[in-house]
Amino acid sequence: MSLLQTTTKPTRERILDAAEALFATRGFRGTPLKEITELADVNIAAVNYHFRSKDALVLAVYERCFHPLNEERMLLLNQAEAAAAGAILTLEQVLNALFEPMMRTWQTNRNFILLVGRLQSEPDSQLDLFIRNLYAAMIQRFLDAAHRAAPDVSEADLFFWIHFLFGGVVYSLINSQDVGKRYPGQSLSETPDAFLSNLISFGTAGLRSRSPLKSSRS
Amino acid sequence: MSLLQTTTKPTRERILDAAEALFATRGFRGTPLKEITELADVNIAAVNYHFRSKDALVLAVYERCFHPLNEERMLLLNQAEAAAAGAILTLEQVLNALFEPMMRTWQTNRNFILLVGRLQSEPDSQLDLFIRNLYAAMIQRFLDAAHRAAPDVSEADLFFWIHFLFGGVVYSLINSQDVGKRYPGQSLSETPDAFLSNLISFGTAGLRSRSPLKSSRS
DNA sequence: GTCTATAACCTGATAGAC
DNA sequence: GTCTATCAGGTTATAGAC
Repeated sequence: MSLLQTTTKPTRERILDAAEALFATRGFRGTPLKEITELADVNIAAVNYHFRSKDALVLAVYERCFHPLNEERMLLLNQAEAAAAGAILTLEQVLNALFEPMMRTWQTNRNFILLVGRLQSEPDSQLDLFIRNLYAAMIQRFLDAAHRAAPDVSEADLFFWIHFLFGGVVYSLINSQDVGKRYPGQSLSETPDAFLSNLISFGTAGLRSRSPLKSSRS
Repeated sequence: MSLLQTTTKPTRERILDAAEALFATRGFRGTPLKEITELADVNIAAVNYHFRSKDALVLAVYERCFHPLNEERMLLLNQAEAAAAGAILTLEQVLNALFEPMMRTWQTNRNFILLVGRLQSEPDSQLDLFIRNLYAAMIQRFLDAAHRAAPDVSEADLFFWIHFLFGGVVYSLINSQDVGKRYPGQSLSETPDAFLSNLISFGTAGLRSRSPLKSSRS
């Protein structure tokens, strides 16, 4: 085994892997610790040793999953701004930095999008607060960039708009297998690049059509 | 009590009311039967008598909630088509028939939208299949109308588009209290009429901007 | 139809040996 | 760090009296 990737991962990571997959497909309350430890091939007491409780494990799974994604989004936005050398980004560029990492992640790990869906389906005040904090800085960063790109739109409308698009993307990806079954080979979710470019033109055109913009100054 | 509305509802309905509220705020697995029967002020054994099991109760709650809504959507579409007297409906009219009943329901009962969110939780379950059947006829009906309204767009794209908008609406409504807290009085969710008209212009403009339409004939 | 009592089961957590 | 054994609590479902 030595240097090959068949080297056994540490217990803690194996638990996280198993929990991520099971939480995604069955939900938190729907998956007993027993199943997690069986899938991870570790002893049932290991969860309580490495994490403190099941709730803490849930938080750890989300943190491992979402923190890098948000970092990547902000990195992309920083890079775009640096490349623009002081010029204001377009709405298209802002949306790209927001959703490109998401679509890229989607190609290799479909669990994470199901975990997002779980946030809607299993409200847990502690988890909810945790996620909110995890997202706060990123959301504010993109809100500011979007506001510079579209100064005529109120921040409230931009906030709403970003969340609307986010909800649409999540829902579409979660239910993408339905589209795929119904229209084989024609699902946008199967071609992430096309999905992203459609999303960006869809989202920007939609925002520009809204009444607050119609009655904009200048 | 006699004729007043304080007349006690039948046990079966009281259970459905309590279950709807608790499922919405806590999820299925998150709410024990005990809490439902306590809120409904009925004996715990009544659930098993009136419904057969907890799973059957879940289905009953969804059926009572979504069936009338879908009927109303189709009724509105029928009426619009009748009023058009053979002419083809616009995309705007189709979207209005689809989302107007939803926004109207939202004003009086906010539980139902949370119940939609809960559906993301158990993808493979009996509930998922049940809901799919409940929606199938309605979705096909609107898909046909949308295809007549926008013959240049493929059915696969229209299917995707409708679901994307649906996801955006659900997400926005579920998280509407966030927008409300952050921007008091400015949340579109607080004014359902504005929400609906914005949604319709947003959705149609977005669809018309998409690449398949850009390269449309005529 | 409604209630009490209880069965049968599963859950997360921990103590303590190795 | 890992395991076995077990606890304490909560869950759905049902049998049987009223």
